[in-house]
Amino acid sequence: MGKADTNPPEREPALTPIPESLRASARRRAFTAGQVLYARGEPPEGMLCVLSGEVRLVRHTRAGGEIVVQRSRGGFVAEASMDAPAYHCDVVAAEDGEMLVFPREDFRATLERDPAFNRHWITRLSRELRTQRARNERLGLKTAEERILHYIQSEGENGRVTLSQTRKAWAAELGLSHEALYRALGRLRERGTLTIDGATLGLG
Amino acid sequence: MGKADTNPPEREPALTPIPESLRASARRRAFTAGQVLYARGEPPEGMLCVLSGEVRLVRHTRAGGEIVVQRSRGGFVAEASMDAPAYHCDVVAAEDGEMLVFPREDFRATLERDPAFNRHWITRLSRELRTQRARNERLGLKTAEERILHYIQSEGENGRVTLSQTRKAWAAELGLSHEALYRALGRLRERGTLTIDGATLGLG
DNA sequence: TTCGGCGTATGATCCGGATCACAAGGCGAA
DNA sequence: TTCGCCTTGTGATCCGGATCATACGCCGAA
Repeated sequence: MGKADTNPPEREPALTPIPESLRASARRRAFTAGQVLYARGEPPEGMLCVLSGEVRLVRHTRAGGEIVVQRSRGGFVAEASMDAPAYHCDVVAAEDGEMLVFPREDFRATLERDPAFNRHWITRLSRELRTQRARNERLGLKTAEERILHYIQSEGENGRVTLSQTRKAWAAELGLSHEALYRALGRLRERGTLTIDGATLGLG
Repeated sequence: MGKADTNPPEREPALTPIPESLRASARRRAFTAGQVLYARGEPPEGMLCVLSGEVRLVRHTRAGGEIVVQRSRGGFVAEASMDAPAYHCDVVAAEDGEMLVFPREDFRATLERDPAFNRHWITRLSRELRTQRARNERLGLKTAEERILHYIQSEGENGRVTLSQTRKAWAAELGLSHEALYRALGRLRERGTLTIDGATLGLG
């Protein structure tokens, strides 16, 4: 026994505002690509923080299509589940990795007890809310080119983004087929509106 | 002077969890349809709670199009602005009405001091986050009919919704032209999937 | 090394929604 | 009452994206 590294200090930046006491109560859970971690309708057992790999919130259409509602390659997922009696989406691993599961009650209690942590959490929720609203705005745009440019402006820095996902996955996030995305990228590049260097896209 | 009704008790349910002390520091502000209350980029002067009329968060496309990011006919708007240095959208009145403006610092201080209020606020942010995610999911659907049905399922109760806005505005919220909406409604009604009674829509 | 699966990429076709045009009804202002 | 504006509603056309098909390159498994 004596697993010396049961709880090694984590590198995940989202964890820094979390007090030591709460961090100690977290359970570590490994997952493999494709695994359904929690199904829609299940009561959330805790707050989830991704350490490595990729986790997604997904919903399914009757037609068999899959809609990615949130995607995390590090940091908390499904923050809103803290106040929900049940998951409103499936929580699925898109890539092998590990996460921490913070028991809901401990999390809530710490939120009450620790004002600094409380502030951080509200800030995090607010930021996530803004991100989602930006995404809504983007999905309201009608053409592929507009969505691409909007993405670069709202998710990037000074007109440049480096994608952390495949183009196919990005297309899904933009609400496009991958074909439409490739073609729009081609047009933008050809027209000189966009410069493409591997996973990095820049305006102008 | 002696304006007897400077601060009459409000009927807005979103206000009930707000402590008396904070409520007292709120300023009342009337607005008229079309008025731009705050422009994108301005620093938020406070948290906004709509008492009557309608307020929207909107963004504009180069093409002159308008995208409604949030819409409130009562309750808080732009909750995420509390932690933002500037508005990320325009705040526009869509209908004559009134709102309360809570000074940011007072609001923040009350959040720190009053645990019950703090819980309510976190719950509110979480709920709004879920709403936005549901909306994202909806906008990811490709056909008008799917979006309509999804709306009824996610915004309604037991398969029925009563719209609080014009169909034209609803079409915009669904990311559709009003023509496409009317036609899809017609098809669904004709097929028997949907029953339409004025502003109330029901499945089956 | 070979093979299968997946991401990348492009072409052809189809379809649904955007757009333009137009008309009827409601409603507030003059 | 009349006028003008907006919502509601329908028809015709156009266009962009979805879909289907196909091919190439990469990579991990066998």
